[in-house]
Amino acid sequence: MAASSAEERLARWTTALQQRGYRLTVARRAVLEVLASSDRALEATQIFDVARKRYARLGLVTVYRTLETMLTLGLVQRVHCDAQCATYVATEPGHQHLLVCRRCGRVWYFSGDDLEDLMHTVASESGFAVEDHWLQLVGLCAECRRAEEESDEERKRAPLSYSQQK
Amino acid sequence: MAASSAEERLARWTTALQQRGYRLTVARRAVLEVLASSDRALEATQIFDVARKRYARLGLVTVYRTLETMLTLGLVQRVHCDAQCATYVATEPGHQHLLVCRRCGRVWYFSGDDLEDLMHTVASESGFAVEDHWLQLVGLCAECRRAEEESDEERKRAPLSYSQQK
DNA sequence: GTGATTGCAAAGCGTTTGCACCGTA
DNA sequence: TACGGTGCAAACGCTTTGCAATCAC
Repeated sequence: MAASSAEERLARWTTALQQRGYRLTVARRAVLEVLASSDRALEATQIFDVARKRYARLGLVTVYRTLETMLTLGLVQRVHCDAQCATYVATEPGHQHLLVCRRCGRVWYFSGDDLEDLMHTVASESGFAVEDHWLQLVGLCAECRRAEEESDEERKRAPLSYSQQK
Repeated sequence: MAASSAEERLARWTTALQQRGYRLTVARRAVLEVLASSDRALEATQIFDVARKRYARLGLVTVYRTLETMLTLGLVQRVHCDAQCATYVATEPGHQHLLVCRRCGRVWYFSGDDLEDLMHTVASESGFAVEDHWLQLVGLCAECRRAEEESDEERKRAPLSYSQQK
């Protein structure tokens, strides 16, 4: 449960960036410092407001671009915020979770009873009163698995088809 | 895992709406029918495009308003779509999940090892190849629990404070 | 009849893009 | 020096709001 310190994160991040050939600019560093030292999830504009105090010439666009880079490198993650998710499915009676196929987009429901134990463990260890939870699995449904395997086969048989695809 | 049929859903939904005093208009019904018969998550504009084929005078605004009503009644749910979630936190090394305090907004990390079993169960039952999962718990952190309890106490002592709040 | 609901148009907001300039490696 | 990175302004797309007309009850 113990998180890294802001310094640890910054050191890790600057190394990760430089190793991959990214430059360490003043603007980028200002954004990183804000993210590394925050104990809560921030929006781009919030990062912008704080980071600008360190580096007044910072542009909001750079915040967006830095965030994208950080996401790509797996150094930051998005936090689920229900209000921003803009696709909808019917609920099924009873508390259920979603299984989404990343290929065909279809959705299935499953019960998450097994989650109770986990939630109790987390609650007792952290002192949290867990009120709600969000669980969603993403993968390939049985049908799309077969379809992907078939297209893999095809590629092996006719490797040129790669270049034939747009 | 078995989902309701579109007809079942529609019947359930119209009852739920009418019981709460919502009117069953042509526009609303068109939106419900699209949602009830879809096996995948839809965006507002997608619902609009399909529903408009049934009822050409439908406006996109009505889709948004109907979705909001349905959410309020718990008849549809939002699906997590990473790209749309616009708050960010640092990742912690190792695969970890988030615990978010709904009051102070702070974020903690916890390991979700217990999830493995659940994912295997789901995978074997459904034929899914689970590739990724999304788990997030929301609640009150220890500190905010105490703070809320205290303010509850205050309210009991001085009930008038309710009206004093803006 | 009447109050909830609708649809249009316009405003609002967060995010992305084009492009010339700048600064890191 | 070269090229990755930046910041401005404008474009963009989704969502919300104001308001008069409409329709379900």
